[in-house]
Parts: sequence; C-alpha cells; structure tokens
Amino acid sequence: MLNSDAISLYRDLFQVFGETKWWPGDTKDEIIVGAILTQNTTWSNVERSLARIRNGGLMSISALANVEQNTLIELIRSSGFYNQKSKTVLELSQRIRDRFGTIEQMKNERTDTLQEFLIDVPGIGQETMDAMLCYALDKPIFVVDKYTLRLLGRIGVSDASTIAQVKAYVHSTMGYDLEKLKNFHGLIVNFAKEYCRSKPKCEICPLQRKCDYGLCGGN
DNA sequence: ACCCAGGTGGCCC
DNA sequence: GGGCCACATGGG
Repeated sequence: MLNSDAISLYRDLFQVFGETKWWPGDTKDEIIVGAILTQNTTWSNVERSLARIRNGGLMSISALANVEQNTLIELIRSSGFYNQKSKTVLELSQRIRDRFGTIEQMKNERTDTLQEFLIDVPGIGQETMDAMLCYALDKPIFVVDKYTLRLLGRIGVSDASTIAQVKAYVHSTMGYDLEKLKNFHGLIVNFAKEYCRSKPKCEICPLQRKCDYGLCGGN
C-alpha cells in the first residue's frame, strides 16, 4: 500500500504519457456507439465494428435509429455480445432521436437529466453512462472502470470499493475540470494497457515502481 | 486449452 | 449489500 493520492498519480502518469486525447473517435456519435461496443471487449475488436458501420454510411444516431437489428448485428459481430449490444444501440439511438434530436441538442441538457435518460436504457450501466457523459456530452464526470478501482485501491485511497466512492473522491480532490478528468481516465487506461498486461511489462514500467501501481493482480 | 478484454443485468442469498 | 452466471468475439 503506497498511501498516495489521485493528484500524485495524475502527475506521475502525465509525466509519462502527457495528453492522451481520450476517447478515440472522430465524432460524438461514434463515441456513443463505441462506448456500448467496448463493454468487456478489446478496443481492436470494436474498431473493426466501427469501421464497418462507417463504411456502411451508418455512423450517426439518426441513421442507426432506422437500421434493421439483423443488419446491425452483422456490422458489430466482431465486438461480441451482439444480440445485447445491437438492442442497446438501436434503443438508445431511437430514444435520442425522439427526445432530443441530435447529440448536439442533447449537450444543452442538464447533467442529471441526461443521467436519468441514459441509465434507463437497458444495456447502459454506470460506466457506459459516465463515458458518454464525459467524452460525448462534455459533462465533467470522472469515468471509473475496473482498472481505476484497482489502481486507486492499490495506492491507498481509503475507500475505493465502489464506483461511486472513487468518483466522489476524485472529484473532491481534483475538481471538475473537464479536460483534466478526460485525460486522467485516459492516462489510467493507457498505463494499464502498456505496462500491466504481463510480468515483463510490469518490470519495465516507466514509473519505476514496478507493481506498486500494479493492475496485473499482484506481486 | 485456457485466460482476458475500456460491462450489464438477472437471479440468489 | 455481495457472489455467481450468461452474454460472444478475437488475441495472447
């Protein structure tokens, strides 16, 4: 246990990775779709799906609201869980179209309104909702995923057992600067991907703390 | 032949 | 509140 804090972690990670430009995606609509497709799935699998949707000329909420589910399933097959995810993408797209029109319109709404709206869609849970709020709708919400829970728990944040607790902690120490919050989550995911997928990678961790920040399960 | 990946929801206790 | 389970593809 390091007994460190979020601000030190942010500083250390920023020193290594700088601005992460998270989330990857050309448009807000694409970020919304990617947030659903990436649930428990590697990004490389998601990218193929996104490319197929783009090539089909369907990468917009308005277009996706009208596709046949079977068509969508074939486009997103590589992302797995396609029965559930196709339903979620369709349902969300139709609800956005009917209630707000476009993502740009949606961004004018209050954060709590959007939270109620998003969490009501089957297949959108806490993390997917937060990712959409932060990266597509530009609301200052820190995105907590499994990596973040483990990492913050590991560095000694006293109570890092739930998403809500970690979010509250990060906001209380780091505030509500949108770009900073966007980057912090990106830094954590980049760090995890680069250095925490195997023992050898742990050992070349540029933070020079080996697994003190480890996400790879121990040692 | 395992294990995991930028989760979610349902069911059980 | 927590512990399991199904959902599915693709890479290590």
